[in-house]
Amino acid sequence: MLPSILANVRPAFVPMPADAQTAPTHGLRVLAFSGAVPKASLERLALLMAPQQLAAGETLIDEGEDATPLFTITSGSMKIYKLLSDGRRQITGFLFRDDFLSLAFCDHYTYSAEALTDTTVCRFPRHQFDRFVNTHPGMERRLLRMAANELAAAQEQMVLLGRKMAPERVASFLLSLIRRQEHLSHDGTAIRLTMTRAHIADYLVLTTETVSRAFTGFRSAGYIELDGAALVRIRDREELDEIAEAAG
Amino acid sequence: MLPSILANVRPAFVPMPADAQTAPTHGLRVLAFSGAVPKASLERLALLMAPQQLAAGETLIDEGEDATPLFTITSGSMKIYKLLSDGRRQITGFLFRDDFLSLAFCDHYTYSAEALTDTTVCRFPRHQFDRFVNTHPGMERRLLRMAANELAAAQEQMVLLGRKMAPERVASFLLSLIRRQEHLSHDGTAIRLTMTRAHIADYLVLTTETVSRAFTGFRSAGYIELDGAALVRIRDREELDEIAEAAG
DNA sequence: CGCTACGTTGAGAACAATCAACCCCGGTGG
DNA sequence: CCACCGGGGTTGATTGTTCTCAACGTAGCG
Repeated sequence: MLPSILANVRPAFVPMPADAQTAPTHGLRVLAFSGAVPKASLERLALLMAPQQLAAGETLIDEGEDATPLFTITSGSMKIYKLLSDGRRQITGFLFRDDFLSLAFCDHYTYSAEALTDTTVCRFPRHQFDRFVNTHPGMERRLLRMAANELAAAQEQMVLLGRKMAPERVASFLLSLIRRQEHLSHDGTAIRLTMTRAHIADYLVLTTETVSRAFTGFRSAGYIELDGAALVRIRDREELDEIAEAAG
Repeated sequence: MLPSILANVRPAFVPMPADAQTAPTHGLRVLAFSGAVPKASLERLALLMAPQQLAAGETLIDEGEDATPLFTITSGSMKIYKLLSDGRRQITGFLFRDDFLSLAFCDHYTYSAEALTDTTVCRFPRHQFDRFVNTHPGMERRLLRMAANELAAAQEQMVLLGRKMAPERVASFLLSLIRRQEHLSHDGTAIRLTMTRAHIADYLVLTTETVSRAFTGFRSAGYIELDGAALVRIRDREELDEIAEAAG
C-alpha cells in the first residue's frame, strides 16, 4: 500500500547504458530504474512523468509539506536539508542526475529540497507511481537496493561528522564526488563543484572558512589544483584517500 | 535476487500483539514481520531461524566480515558501530528486541555488532531468507518500509551530530529511547539504560564526562530523576522536548 | 566601474576534549 | 565481617580544534 516511502535515494551502481552520459535525458527516460523492469514497462512509467524546471536557488520541497509527488532529477543538482526550530540548518545530502526524491513513509516530507544550479526534475504522481510499483516486483527490489545504499552512505556520514577532523571531512567529500562522477562519466581526475563553500560547510558541519582552509591546505601540499573556486583537479588521489582515512 | 540488503533496520510502527511484551519471544515468533505476511507464512519463516545466545560484550559481527546470515534480536540489546583505520569508533545505532540486522547490498557487513547485555538473536540463512522474501511480496514492502524509517532516523542523527549542543543531544537520545519503549510497552515515564555512559558518548559523539554533565544538569533542573546510573525517570518531558528542539 | 556575492586569510573566543582526581558500588577473598 | 579491588560514574582544571568576528581579495554583472 505504501511502497513509495524512500527518502532521498540514489540509483547507485545502476548499470548505465553507454549512451546515457551524452543523450539528453529530460522527458522520456527513467534511467534510475532501467534494468529493474522490462523496457516496455519503463516506457509506460515514462508516460507518468511531468518535467519541471527549477532555477538555481529555487525550492522544490519544504520540510513538512504534503508529500504527494515524487521526483527524479534529469539534469542539474540539488541539496536536501533539515532545519531545527531555531533555524539551524543541516544539509543531509546533495543530489544529481538520476537521483530520486521521495518520502519517508509518513504523509509529509521530512526534509526540504532546493536547486543548487538550474535543474530539471520529473514529477511522478504518487498514486500512479505506487500502482506501477505494485505491478512490477522488480521495482520494489530496486527501491530497496537504493534505500540500502543510501542507508550505508548515511552511516558513513555519521562517522564523518562524528570522528573526522576538518581536512579529513573535506577529503572524504571530494572523493565521494569523484567516485560518484566516475560512475557517470568515468572521469576521476577533476570535478566542477556545483555548490558553494557555504553549502559544503553546511553539509560537512564546518564553516566556509574552515572548508576554505582545507582546500588551501590541499593545494599547498599539491594534492589538488584549483581553477577558480569551482574546478578542482585531483593531483594526488592516493594522498587524499589516505587523509580521508579508510572506509570513506 | 538481492532483497535482503538492508542495514540495521527497526520494525518501527509494527502493530504489536497485546501479549508481545510479556510472552517469551525466543524461538518461534518473528514479530518484526508480523502483519507483513499471512500467519502460516510467518510460521514457515520461523522454521528457518536458529537461535543464538550472546553474553554481554560478545561480538556478533565484525565489520568487513562475510555477510551471509541475517539476524533479528529476540531479547537483549546491541550496539552497531563503524571503525576508522586508526581505531576511532563511531556507534551508529543501538538495537533492541525485534530489530533486524542485515547487510547493505555488498557481500560484507559495513559495520560491527556487539551485545550490550546478554542477548538472544535468531539467525536466518541468507539464501532461504531471500527465497522467502521473493515468494512473499508483502515482505519486500515491509523491508522497504523499515529501510525508509531507518533512513529518516539516520538523517535525524546527522542533524543531531551536526547542529545540536551536548545537552540537546542527550535530551534527544533520552526521548528517542522513551519513544521506542512506548511503542513496545506503553511506558513513557522511565527507562532502564542498557548501555554505559561511554556507549552513549560514542553514539552522540561526546565524552563520558560531557554526557555525565548533561545528566547531572537535567537532574539538578528537575527534568529527570536518577536511580543509580541506569534507571532514568522522566519528570518534565515537555522541557526535555523543548531542549531536544523540534524534529527529534 | 562600482556593486554584490563569494572566497580567502588572520586574530581571539568558546565548547567540548583531555587530563586528573575522587566517588560509588558490587564482587572477592582474606 | 570487612578490606581490597576494579569498573563505571562524577566533578574539576587545562588544552585544542574549530567557530566567530573581522578584514581583505576576487569574480561576475549590471
